[in-house]
Amino acid sequence: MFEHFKSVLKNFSGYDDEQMELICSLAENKIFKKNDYLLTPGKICRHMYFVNSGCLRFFGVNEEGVENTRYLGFRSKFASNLTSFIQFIPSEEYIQSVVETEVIVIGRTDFYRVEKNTLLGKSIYKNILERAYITTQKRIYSFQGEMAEERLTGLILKEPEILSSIPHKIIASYLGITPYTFSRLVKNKFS
Amino acid sequence: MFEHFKSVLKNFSGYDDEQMELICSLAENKIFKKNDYLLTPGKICRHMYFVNSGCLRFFGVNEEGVENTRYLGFRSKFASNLTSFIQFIPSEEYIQSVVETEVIVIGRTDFYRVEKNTLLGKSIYKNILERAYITTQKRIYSFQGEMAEERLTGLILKEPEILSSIPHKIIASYLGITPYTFSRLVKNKFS
DNA sequence: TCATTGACTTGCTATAGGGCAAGTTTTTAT
DNA sequence: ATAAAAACTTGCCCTATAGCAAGTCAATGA
Repeated sequence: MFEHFKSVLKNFSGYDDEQMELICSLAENKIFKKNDYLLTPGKICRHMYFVNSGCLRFFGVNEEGVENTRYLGFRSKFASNLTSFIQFIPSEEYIQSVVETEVIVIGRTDFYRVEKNTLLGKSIYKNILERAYITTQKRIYSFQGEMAEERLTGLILKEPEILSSIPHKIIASYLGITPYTFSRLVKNKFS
Repeated sequence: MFEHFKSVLKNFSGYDDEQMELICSLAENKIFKKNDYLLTPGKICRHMYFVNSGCLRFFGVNEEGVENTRYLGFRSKFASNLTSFIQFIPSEEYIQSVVETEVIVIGRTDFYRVEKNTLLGKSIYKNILERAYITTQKRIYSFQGEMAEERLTGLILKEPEILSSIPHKIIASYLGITPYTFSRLVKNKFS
């Protein structure tokens, strides 16, 4: 259940057994089936997730009905709609399980109480924000400076199993290209 | 000197006069001429800046020598290469003043000491990370879901003076388009 | 102040990627 | 197991943007 979660927490600065147990007592293990919605637009994101297995997908839908995948959270990743979670405002995006996905969940109120009252909590929150920032920075670099092919190469490097583990149209959407272009890209360069 | 900086800090949670004075005692007021470098690749970013006036530009240069502008920091913005600053690793990018720019600077060691020891410091750091995240998130959305023209419209909305205050090739680079395309865009849609 | 350099424009052509349509294959639900 | 619905492919053509070249205009330094 919590083993993997705990083993990740042990690497945080300010780690402390007692504080970890407190966090785990507030957290919950949950399994989502493929395509379950964890969050929908208009709702405030009141949960922090930690992915044990599977994959969570964050996406928005624009006026034309096009889905834009913002983030893919695989094993060991923390995942939450931080904009909504932090500012306590309605989310503009969906969180959905791409495949059957096992997560550790902690509610927003509990999360911030732990953040306020424990060093480990502060450390976790700081780490989540830092990583979120660095991840999105890298993502901007790739959009700004790379062609679609390079972005895909980089993604495969980070998630070697991605081509066989999640639908291609989701990868395409994450890369900011159409499924048509994606299909051609894979055909020409990755098969 | 520090008036504007102080007035911004007053809005932070955990605000406290004494802690603010401590921070200001560690901070320094500095003016950079147009095109001065505040940071170059290979150096660790050891400063947190707060822009009083002018504009700081963050950019990287890729293998082909193309400059990619990552961030433009105008008045009231905190600015630092967070990836380098946080992880204490060499920067991959430049920070440069686009025009004459007045900043408040605080050194990394002092900054983290304040962050560790004062609530206001924690609050500032948390706020910087949160805003950095939200800013970059929005930037990804605009790259992923918008055409160049929409990105420019959005930027002008946020910085109405931008077209007349900084070189167009820098705006183009920030938007991820060539100066040619930028020139045509402005001609057709914004003049 | 003049010469030089950099900034901006614009015609032309090239290319990455978009998007429809119509297929094939795979998945899913009954 | 089978029908229906998704997912994926691919031919064709289209559009946004790239990028060169050659020009004009503006800023800057000796």
